[in-house]
Amino acid sequence: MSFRAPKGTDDVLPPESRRWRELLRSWDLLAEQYGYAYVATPIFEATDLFARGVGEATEVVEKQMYSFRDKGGRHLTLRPEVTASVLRAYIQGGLSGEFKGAYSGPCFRYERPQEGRRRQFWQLGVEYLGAPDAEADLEVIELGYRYLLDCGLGDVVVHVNSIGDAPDRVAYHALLSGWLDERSHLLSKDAVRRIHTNPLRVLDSKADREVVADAPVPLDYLEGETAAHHDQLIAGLQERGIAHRHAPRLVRGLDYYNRTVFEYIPPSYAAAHNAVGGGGRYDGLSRLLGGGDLPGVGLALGLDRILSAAGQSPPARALDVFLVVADQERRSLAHAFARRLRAAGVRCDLVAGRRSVKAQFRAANRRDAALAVVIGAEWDRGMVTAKDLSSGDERTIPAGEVAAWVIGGPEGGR
RNA sequence: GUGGCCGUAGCUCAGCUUGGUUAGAGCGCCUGGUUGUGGUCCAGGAGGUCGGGGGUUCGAGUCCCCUCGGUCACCCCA
Repeated sequence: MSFRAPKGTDDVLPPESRRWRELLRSWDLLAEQYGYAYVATPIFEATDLFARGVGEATEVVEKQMYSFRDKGGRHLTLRPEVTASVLRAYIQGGLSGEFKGAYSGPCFRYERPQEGRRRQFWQLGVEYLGAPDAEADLEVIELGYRYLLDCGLGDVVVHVNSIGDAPDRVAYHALLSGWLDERSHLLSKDAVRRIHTNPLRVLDSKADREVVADAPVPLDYLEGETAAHHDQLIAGLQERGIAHRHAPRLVRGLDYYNRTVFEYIPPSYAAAHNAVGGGGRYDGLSRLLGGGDLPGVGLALGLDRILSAAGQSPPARALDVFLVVADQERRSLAHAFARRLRAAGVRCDLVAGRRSVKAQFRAANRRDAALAVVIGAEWDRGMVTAKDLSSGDERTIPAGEVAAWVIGGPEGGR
């Protein structure tokens, strides 16, 4: 074996690739229904964008970025997430006011791969910019929730929390740091290191779960308006029938969040990293990146995780028609017929080169075609023989009726 | 970055404990049985430097060391 895909990367091959495409398509559709416009940003950006946006002290920036210098000496990084890029694009493009953007594409993090954690992974996301209201948070959460339900994750629960605003946090951080300091002898090495750089992160560390179980929690220190925002959010979730749970120690690892943070947890997904998506509000990010004041909320979903949590749904047929060429002198005829069917919207294929009829039927079966259509002597009378590959039902019909049969079933041509 | 488990055919694995001549199975693939019929059945066939390197030995898939890869968990995130 000479070449393998790089560590932590996957090929998406049929038949799984069909489901993959379906999920991407329904994501595009759903985002459009909610009024989000498609956004594409570069897959690499200035390293500083992520260092500033995501946060210097985060795990992602500290040790998970694919960074390199290009031939011009620029410091670039394969995007580990896309929110910072969308903000950057908004600012750079001189956009103003409300903006709703949706994206999908690969992201990259250098980590030890395991179930649900790959070095290249596919994120679907939306960013709702310019909307400070809790209603925007709700819309974003609802959109992701709807999508996951559509994907077949019927039992997802949205874990929600509020980590407060910057002003609340100054006071709360001091309080939390102090509380943690007193117990530093009980904490893991990583936790101790974070007491002063990023104390919030300690709250959702698995290693320190027992110690931190009765630590002061951000929610108890919210100021009036921030608390109201959160109350409105919870009431809205209730009203919209979104299964949710309050998660007081949920904080998330990206520094730009404030107020609302959330994760989608499907209980059926047994992997260690059991969130299939998450997000939150990031009202301060725009300023951090050199833009004006601009509130925002967003979410990101892990396509690969959704796929493994949802399992494979019964796949639809891959092809409508597979042409079987009985007489080799009719090959070019068959190709012309294939072109006609395709133009009529029929998914149609045939083998390249001369193969026995038997081999062509085997191919039809393997390619998961619904119908095998034989091009042979009957073609001279304008007829073809069509065989339904699941029932074995076979009949000779006018060539012109094949497309109608595919679309309307055996009687569709009548 | 830390730790556990695993590397034999395209895939899933047996063989390794107790070293012995030509390395096996199932599935998949190709061909034929049916010179125009698949999916079932039968027959045949192709496909392996036993992950790589070194060592021990008369002899290594099997024992030892190193290395690379895979996987799971920690950590962290989608």
